[in-house]
Amino acid sequence: MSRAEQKERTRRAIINAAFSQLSADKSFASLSLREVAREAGIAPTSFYRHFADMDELGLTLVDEAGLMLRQLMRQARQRIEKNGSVIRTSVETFMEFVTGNSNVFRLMLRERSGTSAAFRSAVAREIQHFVAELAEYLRKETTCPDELARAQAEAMVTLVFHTGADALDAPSSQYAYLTSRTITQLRWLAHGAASYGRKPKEQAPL
Amino acid sequence: MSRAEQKERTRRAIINAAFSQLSADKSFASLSLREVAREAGIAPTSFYRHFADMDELGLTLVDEAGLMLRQLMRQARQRIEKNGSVIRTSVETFMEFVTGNSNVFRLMLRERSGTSAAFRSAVAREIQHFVAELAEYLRKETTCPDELARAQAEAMVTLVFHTGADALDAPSSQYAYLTSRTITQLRWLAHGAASYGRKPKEQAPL
DNA sequence: CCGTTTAGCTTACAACTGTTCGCTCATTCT
DNA sequence: AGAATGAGCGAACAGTTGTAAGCTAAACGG
Repeated sequence: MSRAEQKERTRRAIINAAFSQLSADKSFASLSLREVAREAGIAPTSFYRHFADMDELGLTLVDEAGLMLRQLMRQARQRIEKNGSVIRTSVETFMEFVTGNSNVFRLMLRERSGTSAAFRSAVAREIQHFVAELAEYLRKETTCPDELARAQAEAMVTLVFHTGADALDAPSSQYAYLTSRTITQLRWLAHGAASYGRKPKEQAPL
Repeated sequence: MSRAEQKERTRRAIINAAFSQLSADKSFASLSLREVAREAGIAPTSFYRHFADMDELGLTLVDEAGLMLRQLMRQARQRIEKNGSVIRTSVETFMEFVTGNSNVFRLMLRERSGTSAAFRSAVAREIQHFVAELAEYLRKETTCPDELARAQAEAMVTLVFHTGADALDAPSSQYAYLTSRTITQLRWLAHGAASYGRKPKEQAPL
């Protein structure tokens, strides 16, 4: 086996060990270099041959998580072409991701408000991809001006992301309810933005 | 000085020390009993005279944070009576709280998705107070059926809470923009929910 | 006024943490 | 073939952590 190949292999072992130790009770911040190294099957000191410190590993994890999310979106687009309902399909796809890769989702959810500014902005960047793609879609499909399309996309992503967070602690019997509630909320947003944009002076006294 | 009085005093010293050590780079999970005790001016072991462990202290902090939030809501209601615009006043009041008590807000934001189930549900409970009060208001002021009023309130609280989180990392020059964007989003929701509820069959093909 | 209670202290320990240093030894390069 | 590279290892170090045991002294209750 080539040297580079072997190096890549134990690098992956480290990454996998880290992912597998994440759970509801263990955040990335509470992982220890030694524990990760132990599960990866290497000596603690060998860790440094691959990452300068735990932060570098963490940023790698966030990157990989972002990659998974983008794959998810591609998959969602395929489903939309067959299914038709953009909102329903997107929400359902996302909820499947959250429940099927809960540790990955938890990583993003937590580090988004975590103690490292680098982590926070890394996660924020990944989420912005979501928002940007959705905003572009809204610009194409509706008559929204650019600025409003972005605000609308932002609200939608926020609601979906947040519902995913709720689903993590909810019994699986609640998934269907959470999904349909979110779909309703997104439709309100779409509906409200469309009609509100057309006649912006008819503000209800709310 | 009475014994009970003195005990309460150092108990507060511990709580204050813990709050003051929270920051953008330091979450509750990364506080140490010894550091807190040091800042409170007591020996590490004296900590146990007041709390069984750090978790108990943490739950106390979450409780106090929830109290501050409820005080905030009362204050917001007073403002609304003078000002008139419910949405604008609520959002502005909340944003002031976030920027003025960022450590308290950060505590809730983080523990909401933290590693302790007890913390998560404690924070969730505090947020539900928000949602319930807002839902009740919506039921009174609009023609929404109960279930929809709750879903609407939930969406609104989510959007406001999340924008607060964004504000924590944004330069203060962005506050005004974030505030007005959120106001727009909430108005969309209110508008959409109102008209969508009245004629639920006219679904846009979104 | 004397016995009880108890907040707070000092000392101590065992369990971890991240990181440095120097070594081995298989792969790679010349 | 011979030298250089570099992944991995073991031992060791200094630091921190939570927590247990036992003492002191001041406030309390009868």
